[in-house]
Amino acid sequence: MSTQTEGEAIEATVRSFSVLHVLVDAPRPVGVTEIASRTDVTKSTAYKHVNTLVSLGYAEKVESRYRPSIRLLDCARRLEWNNELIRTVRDPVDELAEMANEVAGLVVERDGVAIDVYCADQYYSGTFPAYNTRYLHCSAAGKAILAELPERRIDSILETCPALTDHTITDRDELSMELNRIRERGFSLDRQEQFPDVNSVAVSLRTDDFVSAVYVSGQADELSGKRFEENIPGLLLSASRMLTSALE
Amino acid sequence: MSTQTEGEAIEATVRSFSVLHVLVDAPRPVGVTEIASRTDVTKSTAYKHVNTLVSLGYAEKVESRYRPSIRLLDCARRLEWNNELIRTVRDPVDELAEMANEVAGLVVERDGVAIDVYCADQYYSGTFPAYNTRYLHCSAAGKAILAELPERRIDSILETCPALTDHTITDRDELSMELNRIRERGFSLDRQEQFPDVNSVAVSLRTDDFVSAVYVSGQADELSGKRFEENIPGLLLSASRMLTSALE
DNA sequence: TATCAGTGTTTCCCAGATCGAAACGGCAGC
DNA sequence: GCTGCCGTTTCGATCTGGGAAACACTGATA
Repeated sequence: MSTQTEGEAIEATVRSFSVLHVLVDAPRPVGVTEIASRTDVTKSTAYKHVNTLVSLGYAEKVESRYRPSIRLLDCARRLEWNNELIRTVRDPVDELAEMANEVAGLVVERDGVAIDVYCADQYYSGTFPAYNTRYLHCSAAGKAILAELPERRIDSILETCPALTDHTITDRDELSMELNRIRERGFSLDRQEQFPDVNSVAVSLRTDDFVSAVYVSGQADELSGKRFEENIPGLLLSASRMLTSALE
Repeated sequence: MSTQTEGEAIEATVRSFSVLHVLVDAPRPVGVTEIASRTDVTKSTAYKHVNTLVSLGYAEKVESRYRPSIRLLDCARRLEWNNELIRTVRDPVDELAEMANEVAGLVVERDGVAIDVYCADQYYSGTFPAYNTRYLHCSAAGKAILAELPERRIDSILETCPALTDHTITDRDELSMELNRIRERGFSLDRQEQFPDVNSVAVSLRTDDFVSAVYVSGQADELSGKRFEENIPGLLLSASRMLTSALE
């Protein structure tokens, strides 16, 4: 979980959020001991933090274990509705997903990873994990974004390039060539570089304040051939034009 | 924002979350002074807390003002995908929305308000605020849930019954009669009690661990007559049976 | 049934993090 | 240039949050 410890952050808050992250990422309720070991504090400290989260309504206690509360969703959804970016992007991305008959989304770069601003998952096939951290070096959307960034930022982001599959590009030079290809043809392809059996296509958006990208993801056997390399990229390019003008 | 200050919560954490709430609910970036006044701390304290949120990635600084970051969404979405309840409920609620051709959702009660576990808003007309706090006394889903709770809890929840529209029921006795009607016929109607020109229908779900309700909401002129009082309730009743068995 | 190893919970005290007051610097508008 | 308001920074006293260790409970084991 990337966290720049710039200046002096309030430590108690940082710890509380670490605890929250543990709860959110755990598939089932977790106990105090596990929280403590994952966040590198003592049991008693973990106990106080998780109980603070409970009293705030962000966690729930169930049989002496703890899990995140959907109150967090409530908070996020209010943000969603107040956020102009998301509201602008929703309909065009939904449309894109429908035309492509696949999962489609729009991501922005934050702290060296790609975050979904919105993801239309009506056509989600359930075979790959959605809403995971998307590294920039091994996803179509990530590479499309990298291709827009200055070399210096690319280097600092790419200090680590974990290989998530056999196809992940981990060599810096090879990645540079890939980024050049992307810049030339205007779109980016991910051939099972992030998840096995999942391909993606993406196009970056250049707007004034930030870099973003639209993508389409699907199972590798369905998203292949001409559809993968021409039709879907075509859909994305026209979607990106529409989105770029909508975001002005 | 309801917050039980039970036991001893870590104050720094509580303050940080207050700041986050201010950011989330503000329609535009807010300054330190405003944050301070809304959270009842000094400027310097507010400054440190909001900067901690920035360093954690949950807030962004834009021209010396602060706004929440979509990183919060990322967190919430991971929760969404890890949460069994939401995963179970998604498809049936989507189906319900499609059959009703209206917004449909499922809420649970937390701290005396109804929170959306999932809301299928493909048919959202944009005329009423979505994802707002739903008071239990003036929404179809809220009343359906109230009708399931013991009298004591009802009383404590209903200490305040703000009138959101002219049609809001604010009298405790009248509400008791309304709850009896709901228990008899098995579903709950909201005739513009929460938002002007918005009607809703809801049915409660009885599962072992918690009380929840499914609802359908739409514009009052469209959601009316036999459709409002018979067809949609019929859809909801069958959806509730399906959901109840799916949640076992 | 007794033992034990593993939980979650509570208590306690002190180091040091957090808070607030006040000073600083920058900006906008009379 | 003056004034008022804002975000930022400094700094010291206070009191909170952290950790060690004891406690309570649970379930497994023999």
